[in-house]
Amino acid sequence: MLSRDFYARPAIEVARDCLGKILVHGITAGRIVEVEAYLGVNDRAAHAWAGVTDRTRVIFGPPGHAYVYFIYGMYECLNFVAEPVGQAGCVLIRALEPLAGVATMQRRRRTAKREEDLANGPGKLTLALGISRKLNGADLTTSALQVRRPKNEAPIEIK
DNA sequence: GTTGCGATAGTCT
DNA sequence: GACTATCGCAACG
Repeated sequence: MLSRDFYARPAIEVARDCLGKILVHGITAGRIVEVEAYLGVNDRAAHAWAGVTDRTRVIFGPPGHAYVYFIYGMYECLNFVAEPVGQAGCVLIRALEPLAGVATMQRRRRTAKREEDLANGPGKLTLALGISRKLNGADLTTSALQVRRPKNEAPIEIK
């Protein structure tokens, strides 16, 4: 399991290093293959740009926690909080390659026929892994939601 | 393969 | 009251 130090760095670095890592929740798991860094109060596209609000509070909190938000009235998106306490910055997890619990993912994602389509989008992967806003603020270093280093971490090509 | 659209509700101005 | 870090489906090429 990745330590808190991993997350206590600039969001852009955390994002890059998350690629290839394994996201685990219960019996389901997948390889992180697409991410997006949000750079905090100076990033117009980031929620944190609005400052500390009820919603954005966890982005300004300690690193290594989950920021899960509701979007478009239907979907939920998972982010990892980066940067030291007091600084905003997070990494949106955009896509996973299913590795474990595929049957469970298929049950949660009735519409996806191909395995490749189970978690190839931010709203899809939260459904496939059973991640909801109940996990907002969850500590990635102590809870059922974890990020692990693969056994044999081979060099990867980043596009 | 791409384009266009409707569903749906929380958040901020 | 406008906007949105999305998805699935239908229509088309």
